[in-house]
Amino acid sequence: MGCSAEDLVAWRDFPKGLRVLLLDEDATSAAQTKLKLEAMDYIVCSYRNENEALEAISMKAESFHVAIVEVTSSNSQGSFKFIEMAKDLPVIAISDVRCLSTMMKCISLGAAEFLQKPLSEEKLRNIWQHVVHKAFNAGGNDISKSLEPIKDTVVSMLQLQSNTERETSEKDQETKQDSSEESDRFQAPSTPQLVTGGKDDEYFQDPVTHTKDNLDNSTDLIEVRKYSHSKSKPVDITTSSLPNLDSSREDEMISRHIEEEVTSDNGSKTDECSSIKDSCEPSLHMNKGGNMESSVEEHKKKKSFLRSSSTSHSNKGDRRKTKVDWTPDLHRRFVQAVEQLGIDQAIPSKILELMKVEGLTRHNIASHLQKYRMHKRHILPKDDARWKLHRDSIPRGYMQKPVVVIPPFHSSYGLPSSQVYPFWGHPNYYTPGFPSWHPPQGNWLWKARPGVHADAWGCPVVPPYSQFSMPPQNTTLCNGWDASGGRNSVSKDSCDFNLADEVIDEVVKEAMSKPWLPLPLGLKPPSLDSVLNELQRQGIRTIPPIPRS
DNA sequence: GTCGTAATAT
DNA sequence: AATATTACGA
Repeated sequence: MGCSAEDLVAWRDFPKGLRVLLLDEDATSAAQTKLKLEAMDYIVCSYRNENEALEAISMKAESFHVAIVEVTSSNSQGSFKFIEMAKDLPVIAISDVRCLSTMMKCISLGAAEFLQKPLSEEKLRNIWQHVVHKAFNAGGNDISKSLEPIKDTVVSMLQLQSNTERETSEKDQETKQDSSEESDRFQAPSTPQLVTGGKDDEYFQDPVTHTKDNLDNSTDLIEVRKYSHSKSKPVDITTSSLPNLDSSREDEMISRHIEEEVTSDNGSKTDECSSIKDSCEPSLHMNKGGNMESSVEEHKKKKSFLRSSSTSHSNKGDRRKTKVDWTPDLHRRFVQAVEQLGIDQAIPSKILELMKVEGLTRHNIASHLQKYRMHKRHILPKDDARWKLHRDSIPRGYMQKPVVVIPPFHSSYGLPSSQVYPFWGHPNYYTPGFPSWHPPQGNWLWKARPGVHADAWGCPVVPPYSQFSMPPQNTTLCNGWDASGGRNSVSKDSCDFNLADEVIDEVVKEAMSKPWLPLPLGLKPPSLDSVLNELQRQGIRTIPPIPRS
């Protein structure tokens, strides 16, 4: 039980999936904002002018929960117009402009908030509050359709919360003891950053991470979900509010502080440099502040790997069970690490290091790895043996050859390449933005997250038209698990490490020099991810359609 | 101690 | 359903 309460929650991952209308004339800044929003699993539709945007909300009012409008000196009229017209939606103005009267204008026209750029993650993350606010304070009018579910959700959550509290007090002590080991760990006050604070396994230091995009070692990375039983391990989820608590603790906020948060929070003084910057930086008027954001942006990426709904910071007392949300991004990192290490060295501890994701534990990885391997095994029975085979008998360093696969037969036999890589012909169908080592804009989240066609494992799903032409046993192709070897070239990605290197090279060479031929047995076409990854690595961001033959 | 696996718990 | 946890052998 306990699930009954959960069932009440209509929108379980709220505010994930929040639909955001973005109005921004400037393509670059729009793209930046969009990426940031999408990093939070918000769904973004962007428009370049107010008329399009207005049309959009009039046509399908229920498609949006909140609107974000970029206000610049040049387009302010349009922005104002939109703000004024879009009464049904909470509208948030964002701007580089630091001009009190502009702000006032926006607010007086009905904007819920005026956010100064650069936008920190927190600023954006919290926009849902306006949605909730609107949903509950629609000024007498009927709230718009899109906000109804929000209202329901909030109500459910509040209800759930109160249930939780009740149960908590009941079971409290009994369970405090049950996991003695655990309580030891979690109570350790000295673990400043990790949710689960175990020193034995967890990964703290990570000098690399810190040098690179540091700034935030203390922020939460892991999504903490409440298990039904976690109610019994209370430890002051609520009292734990820390001095420097940022307001991203959605769990609590939603359940407890809605009113206060909504009214007080706004940009929610993040501990981030952004707000400081904001206040220090003398007004650079009208300056689409693209670049300055990038550093901030940079260091934020990490944070969004693991959804951080709550539990920011140490949370000494927080013993709520943590569950890692293996988002496609996170999984991608995982896979990348695994492939980089190679089968033989892909062990939890090393993967953990490579992934450089704070808050992840070896256990998390081990668990995921277990699943990952099972998945692979299932899909590639022939590969099976390899995982077990002489893992230790192979000298470290041999590997290199990343995962590969020998499908029962080559899936693409006789098929034109456009069918092997269906998406190539349909660039619009699936357009992942990719992580890369030199992200063009410091951004690299999956653009298409919400719309990605993927199975539960993040496996890209082939578009229908190619599916019918491929035998169902061909699972290899839609296997996202081996995908995105990042740094590996396509060719490397596609060879079997069991074969002699020379043979491999030869075969690969052959295959590459004659792309029109079916791949030799033993080679599988590169995975979608690795191909896209590689393309992007080479600076190719958009994939031109392939002329069908 | 880690790692891999299976079973089991949440 | 997805993760975590646990137990056990290597």
